Amino acid sequence: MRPSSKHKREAALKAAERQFLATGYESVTMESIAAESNVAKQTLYSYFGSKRELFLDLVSARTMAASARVLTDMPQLEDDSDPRAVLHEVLCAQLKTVLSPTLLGLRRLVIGEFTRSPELAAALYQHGPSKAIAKIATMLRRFADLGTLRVADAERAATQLNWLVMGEPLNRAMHLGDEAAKMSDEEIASHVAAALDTFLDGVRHGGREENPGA
Amino acid sequence: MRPSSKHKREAALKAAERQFLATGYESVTMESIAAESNVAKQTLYSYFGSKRELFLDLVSARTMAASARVLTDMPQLEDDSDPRAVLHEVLCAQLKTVLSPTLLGLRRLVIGEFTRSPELAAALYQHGPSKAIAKIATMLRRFADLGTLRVADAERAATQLNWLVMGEPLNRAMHLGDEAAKMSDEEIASHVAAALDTFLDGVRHGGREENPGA
DNA sequence: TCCATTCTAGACTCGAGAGTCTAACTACGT
DNA sequence: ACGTAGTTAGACTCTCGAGTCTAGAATGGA
Repeated sequence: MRPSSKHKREAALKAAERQFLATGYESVTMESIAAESNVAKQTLYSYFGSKRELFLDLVSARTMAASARVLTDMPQLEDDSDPRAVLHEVLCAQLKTVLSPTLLGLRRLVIGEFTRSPELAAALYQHGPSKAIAKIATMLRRFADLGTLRVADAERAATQLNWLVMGEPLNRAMHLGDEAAKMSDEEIASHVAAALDTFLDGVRHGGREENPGA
Repeated sequence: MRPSSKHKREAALKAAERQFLATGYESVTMESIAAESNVAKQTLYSYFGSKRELFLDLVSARTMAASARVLTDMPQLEDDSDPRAVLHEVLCAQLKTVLSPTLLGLRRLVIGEFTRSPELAAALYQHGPSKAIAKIATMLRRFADLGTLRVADAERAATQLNWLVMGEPLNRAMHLGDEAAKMSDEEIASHVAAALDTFLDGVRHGGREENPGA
């Protein structure tokens, strides 16, 4: 029964994902995963060996998948590219990814399991924030080379910009729930725009706020 | 035995705190709390009723305590107060508080328990980030009134500044552990200084980076 | 068709931990 | 000193879930 095995395995992982993300590691039982996925408990054990291994497999897989979504396509920067416009587009996409229920659940999960499996949290950090920041840093370096921006330390600036954008929505989501943190495309766009106003111009000179001439 | 009861209760809470923060809700047992605190299991039940109640009591108490540490003493702002200096001092203090192992553990705990007790996470959010941001917002409004800074939306600006400062260290701590996130007073000071450089001047004009004249 | 592999239901063992009970002990107020 | 309320050790019950076992059913390849 080779062909069906693939499907079984998928079904098991899908059910496990839903349950782990929804209610955390401890409250999920192998019985409930078996029930939801229509895979016999015994088969789960033959696939994954133990509950812990199933969990680790799953989280690693999802972490990698999330990583892939962020890293895709670095936009090519021309000499006349507008830093604001380019950064805006990239940051909106990243914020949208970060706020997906799957990633938010994954984050809560690995943070909650930190004492048991610190590797998981570290992996999510490497494949999430780290990569996102690296991507921004590369872009900032390009803009600095082109003379469009003045950036002495691209890594640091990218880190700042990243958290300027992600900090509030992400922590809001962690503490208040996915629903409370849901943002429409328009909200995301204006949130990112506000962050870029501050990042590019700061508040000492007023920047491009609601009241430009004040 | 009234007088000793207070001490017993304290001891129980102290042991419970240490264990919960170190290893999470599930892996702590009433037995282990009893053992560490030298309080009989039966006495724990007479004090708190159940493991869950003990946990909720504890987390609520610690959340309030943390809240108190942030809210203290709003510095009085004179007409000639330097925004950078004032903000620097306040933000350093806040960052230091946020990075204390107790608060980091508490954060992991309530995020991990989010699906079981969302009120806890919400409470920590209200008493932590929310209050810190409100305090900064008040200060920014004052500076705006004094004409020292141009801030159209103080709430938003305060939120941005908060996460510009806290975002990276906090998320680093969540994912890589207390040790990895430990910062000396000097590191905190220069981290905050860099954030203020960006916040006040932005990167379009270069700000006060390592290489001011570049 | 027949065989081997894989999957299945469900009964089972086993350990762990929450919460209870009992009977004795201790500290304190009077 | 005495009595009472609070405390204690530790045995006990109960529930629950991880992981195993068995005997049989489905499946696909030859």
